[in-house]
Amino acid sequence: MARRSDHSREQLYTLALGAAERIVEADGLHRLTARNVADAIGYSPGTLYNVFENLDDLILHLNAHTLDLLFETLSQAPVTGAPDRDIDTLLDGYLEFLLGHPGLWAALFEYVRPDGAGLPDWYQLKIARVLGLLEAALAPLFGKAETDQLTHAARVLWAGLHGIYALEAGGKLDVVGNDTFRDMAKTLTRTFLAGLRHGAREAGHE
Amino acid sequence: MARRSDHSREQLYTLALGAAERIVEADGLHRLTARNVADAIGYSPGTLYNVFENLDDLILHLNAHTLDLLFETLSQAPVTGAPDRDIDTLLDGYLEFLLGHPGLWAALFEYVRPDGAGLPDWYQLKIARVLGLLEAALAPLFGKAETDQLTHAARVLWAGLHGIYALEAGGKLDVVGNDTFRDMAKTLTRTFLAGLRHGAREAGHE
DNA sequence: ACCTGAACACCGTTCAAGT
DNA sequence: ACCTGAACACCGTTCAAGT
Repeated sequence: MARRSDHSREQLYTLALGAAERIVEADGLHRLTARNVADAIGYSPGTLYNVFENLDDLILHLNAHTLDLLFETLSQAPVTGAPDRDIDTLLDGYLEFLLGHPGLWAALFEYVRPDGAGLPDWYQLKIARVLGLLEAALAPLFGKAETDQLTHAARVLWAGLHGIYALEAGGKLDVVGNDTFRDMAKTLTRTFLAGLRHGAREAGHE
Repeated sequence: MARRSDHSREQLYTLALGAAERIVEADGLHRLTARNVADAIGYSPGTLYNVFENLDDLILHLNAHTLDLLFETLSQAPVTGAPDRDIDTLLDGYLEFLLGHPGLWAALFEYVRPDGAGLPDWYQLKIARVLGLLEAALAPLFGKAETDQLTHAARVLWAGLHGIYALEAGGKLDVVGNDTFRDMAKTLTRTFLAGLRHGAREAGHE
């Protein structure tokens, strides 16, 4: 039997991602299976393969959506031109988002691409968009001709924050207390900013 | 049929970990299956469950072994008392180790504990041992009464380095060039050290 | 006591068959 | 054209049966 067409392709896409989001947030990425998602939306597993290439593709779109949500949240923060203030604002938004969607956030980084397949361009753009916010906040610390150093610094800070989250969330630092992630993130940003101001960049100048 | 006893329990443990190491290094953690390991050592899957609690337990022991190897490598580096020099030495050793064992290193962080199960104490100790080397290198920057700030700083730096590796290895930064990981790691350590020296720690003083 | 291998309850993915 | 559900080739884990 077949041919229900209760939903359009777009509706199926939205339904599936919504169900995936709920499963990941409730039980983690390892419970996200094709059969689970199909069950949740009342279709057979095979139907998912009409909408997504495979399960990896579904996860990629789920993660892309998470990046969109983060960008929307962070882009509402005002930019004052004072790096310490602006970075602090971004950091607060980042922390709030990630603590509010722990499952989705974990999935974003837990997911490993099959083989050595890189991430597609449309996905890389979503990352670049978030990094752009960091760059805007750090920009006053750099000269106009130092855009390379600026993007470099933004990436290092972004990666560093992710590292703290990853180790903390994975219990891979024998950490006591609940606000340690926040503390470490603050230490990283504050120390990194102080370092950017003082002497660490001489090598970058001409 | 049964009762071969070709190997002792200890020999089985070593054989299994060795096979696991080869599989992970060659094909990645996702190819590490009980049947794969069993095949490689010429036993049935069931036998593994005499030696390890389950596959998670096997991976945990594999990762513990990786941490041991890293500690052995890094602890041979001389400590001069000059933080910039010593951190640089450690960083070089870290980079060399990780580029020499990319599969094992990826497995160390890719592996996510089931449920919210924390890591056992004997494993945490292996992490602490590595962190201790970082602390020793950073120690001259801190006063004798600032051991809390010292361990905090060492953890932040360790986590930050991991973040850079994780994003780079996962292709999650649209990075060009081959030595970018090294560049970013150098930027992080240099900037972080400069920040520790200048002003960023006022809040930590009494 | 140790090991086997069949069995159970799952996977991702494909595809002939149906409407 | 779209969807199904059975099928294929896998999983982790258990455990009665054998020596």
